[in-house]
Amino acid sequence: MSEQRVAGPQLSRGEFGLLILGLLRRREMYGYEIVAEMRRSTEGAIDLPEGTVYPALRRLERDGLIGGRWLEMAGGAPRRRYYRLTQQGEKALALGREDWLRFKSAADAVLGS
Amino acid sequence: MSEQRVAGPQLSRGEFGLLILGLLRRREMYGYEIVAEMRRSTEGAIDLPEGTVYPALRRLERDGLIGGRWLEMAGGAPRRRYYRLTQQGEKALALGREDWLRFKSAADAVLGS
DNA sequence: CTGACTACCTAGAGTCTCTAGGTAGTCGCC
DNA sequence: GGCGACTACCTAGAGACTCTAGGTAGTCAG
Repeated sequence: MSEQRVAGPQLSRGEFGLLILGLLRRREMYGYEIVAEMRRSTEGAIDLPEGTVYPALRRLERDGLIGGRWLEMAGGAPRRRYYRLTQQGEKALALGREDWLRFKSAADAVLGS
Repeated sequence: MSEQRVAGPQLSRGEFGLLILGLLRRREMYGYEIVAEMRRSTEGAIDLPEGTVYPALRRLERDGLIGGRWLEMAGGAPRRRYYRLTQQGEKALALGREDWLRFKSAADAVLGS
């Protein structure tokens, strides 16, 4: 059983997948909400288009890091697919955070910030 | 005259290009040296393969952010191509650092670190 | 009935990273 | 003499991700 990471060891790709896991760590959310919440909680610094988020959610679900379920909304409002972290997702988030901390200080060292 | 960034506004791609600019901010360096110096100054946290670095150097040079020159070495040692920041490269580095700082606190907020 | 909003989705283009090589020379060692 | 290790450069191609630019379908306000 190998460690399951969201991004490569360098954290260069699939970075946003990790951020999505980070948002989901507190509560179940649906795609459209994730877009808005990412923008809100980063004060606009990270503003992912839907075309980035929906495919990322599918990858995360395919890889077993999140699980989704459909919820029909009352009043004819569009249905939502709510996602939550799986156990594997929580592990991946923990590993991803370690990677992030390592990468962060490495990049700070190189950039001199 | 538009701002020239190394990565997109989200800093997800071309991230390593920015780090290369960061290394070059102090002195001229050649590709093979950049690989070693990146590993050294990040204590192994960022260890880019040559197949990543050489194409990145070509892109940076193509985009006018760095300039290269060949230096023949004495004693039949392999010649080196030394790169240094251009003025545009310095601007791009400054912008990239701002992006990095913004991204860093945004990601920290989302990851709760 | 038009625009704005919620909520989902996809195809395809463009990029970037990495693997897995290759070239060519020097040097130390057995 | 031959072998491996090292310096230094390079590329092709696979794979992965992000984003643009749409599309569907419904509600609601004016």
